[in-house]
Amino acid sequence: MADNRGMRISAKADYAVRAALELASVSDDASLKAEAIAAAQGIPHKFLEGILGDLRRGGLVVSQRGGKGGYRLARPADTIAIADVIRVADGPLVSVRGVRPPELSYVGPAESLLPLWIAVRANVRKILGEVTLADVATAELPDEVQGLAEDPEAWTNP
Amino acid sequence: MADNRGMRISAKADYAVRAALELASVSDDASLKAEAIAAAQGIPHKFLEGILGDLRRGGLVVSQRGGKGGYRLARPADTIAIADVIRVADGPLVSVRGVRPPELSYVGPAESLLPLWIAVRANVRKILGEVTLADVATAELPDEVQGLAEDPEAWTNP
DNA sequence: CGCTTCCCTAGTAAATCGATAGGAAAACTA
DNA sequence: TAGTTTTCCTATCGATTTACTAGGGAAGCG
Repeated sequence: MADNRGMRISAKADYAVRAALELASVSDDASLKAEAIAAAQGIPHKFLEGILGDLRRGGLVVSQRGGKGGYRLARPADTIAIADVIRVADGPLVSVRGVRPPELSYVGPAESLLPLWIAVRANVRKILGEVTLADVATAELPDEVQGLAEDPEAWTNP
Repeated sequence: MADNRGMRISAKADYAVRAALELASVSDDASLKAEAIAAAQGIPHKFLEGILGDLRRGGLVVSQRGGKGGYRLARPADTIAIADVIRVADGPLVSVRGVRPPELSYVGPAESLLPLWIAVRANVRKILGEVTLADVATAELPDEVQGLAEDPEAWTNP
C-alpha cells in the first residue's frame, strides 16, 4: 500500500519544459514545428500539440501556422524561468491535498506543519524560479544549484 | 487546460504526518486509538486505519489490539523525520513522470534537466529530512526552516 | 487551389485518489 | 469462557486525473 508517488513532476510538466528548452536552443527568431520538437525529444506528437497550446495561451510561446510556421519563445530564453513553464502547463508548483499552502489550517500538534510546507514551497520556488531556460539549455546552471547537484549523496536513492 | 496540480503532497501523506504528530505529542509509552487520532485531526477513520497500517509496516509505529490497545511511535519522536513518514505512506519524496530522477535520461538541450531535478530533490530532502516529528509537534522548527517560513514573500501565491 | 502546420473538441483506457464496508483476528476484561 | 474492544485485512467504489489518440477545421503560404 506504500508504493510510488510522492511529490511528482507530471509527464506534462516534464514535456513542457523539454519543448521549451528545444525552442530556447534555436536562434532567436527561428521557429520549430511541433513535429520536430516531438521527434527531437521523443514526445508523442499530438500530446505535445496540446501542451504547446497551453504554453501559447500562457504567453510563453508564439505560434505561426502554415508552411513556414511553427513555434518560438515569446521572450528571450534568459527571462523565462523553469517555474514559469511548469506553472503554465501544470498549475501551482506545490500544493498540499490540492490546495495551496496558505489556504490550509492545522490544529493541535500539527499546527507547525503549515510553516513547514511553506518552507518547502519557498525552497522549490527559489530553485525553479531562478533557473531559466537559457541556463539549462546552455548547461550553465547557477552555482548554487550546480553545487547541490554535484553532491554525490544527492544522486543516491533513499 | 492549465489548471491545478503541480508538485503535490497527497491527502494520504498529509494525514500520515498529522497522525504521526498526534502520536508524537503524547507521553512516551502511552498509545492512541485510531478513532482518537481521527477525531483530533478530522481524518476519516477508516481511511486513517489504512494509513496507520502503512506506518506500522514501515516500522514507524507499533500497534496493540484489544481494549487497552492503540498505536504509538516505534522510536523517539526526535529520531523520525517528516521525510520518513511521507516515504512510508506515499513512496519516494520526489519523482518525475513516476520515476526517480537518477533513472531519467535527457537528450539535447534538455540534458541539464537531470541535475536540476536532482537539485530540487536534494533541497526537499534536506528540509523534510532534518525536521523531525518532535520539532513540529513542539513548534520548534530548525532555524534554517523557520527563516524560510518567516519571509512574507513565501506566503504569497504566485 | 493545394499544401502545410497550427488549433480545437472529443474521447478513452488505465491508473490514482480519497474514501467506505464488512468482517476476521487478536488482546484484554470479567 | 464469553464478551468487548480495537486492530487488521480484503474488497469495492465513484470521481478525477493522467497520458494519450482521433479527426477535422482554420489559418497561412506558394
